[in-house]
Amino acid sequence: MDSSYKQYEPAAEIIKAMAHPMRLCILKGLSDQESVRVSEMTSCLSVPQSTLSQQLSILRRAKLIVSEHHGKYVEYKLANQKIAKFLDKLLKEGLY
Amino acid sequence: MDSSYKQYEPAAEIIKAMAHPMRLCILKGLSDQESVRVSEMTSCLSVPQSTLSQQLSILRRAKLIVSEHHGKYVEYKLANQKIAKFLDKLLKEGLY
DNA sequence: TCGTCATATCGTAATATTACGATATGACGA
DNA sequence: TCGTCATATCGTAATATTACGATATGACGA
Repeated sequence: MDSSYKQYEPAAEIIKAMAHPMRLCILKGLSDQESVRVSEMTSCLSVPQSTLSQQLSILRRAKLIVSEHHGKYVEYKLANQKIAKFLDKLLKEGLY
Repeated sequence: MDSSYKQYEPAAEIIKAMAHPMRLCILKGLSDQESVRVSEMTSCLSVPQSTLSQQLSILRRAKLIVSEHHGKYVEYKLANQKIAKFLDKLLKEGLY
């Protein structure tokens, strides 16, 4: 146990960015599919576009996902494969 | 990408319970030490006792830790070893 | 150049989390 | 039985997050 828990701030920030069912769902989708358009996400996640966009921005800010602009579309993918593995551990294996 | 992200609620609850630097610190301590008394935690985490106790209750509610009563002391440990592994992945390897 | 489509950002109300002092509970030794 | 120590719970102010409509931006085809 450390004298200061402040050192765990960065890890907590990352975890916090994942700590929402919709954001986990987005991440899971990206771990299954390499790259997904925002418009595709909108259609299967039935939430207002602005809500989705806000969640994407939280994941972006945490550097869990990155965007690619293709004309008028934007595609997102996971920032790296460690994130996919981590997600798998959480979602498939579970923690209990 | 799933039509409903509600199915990720349970996983999100677990992640949310870990999403705080002090709680990560507590979990890390327990992954290094098998079992720790609340009084020990209080002394090295310089926060009010009630604050620590509240954080412990969040971790308990998420079933990440379990308590054992020994006379007037309470000891906590991780609910299982998967949690230690998961934590290691996050804290040692990192996600980037 | 315009209208439209895809996406991001702004503003904000509702709700949840955090932090912590005050109080409750329950075990122990005198 | 009492006082004390260890821990949990309560109450609550301050702050952060969530959800979403309204608005902005920027690419494209006509």
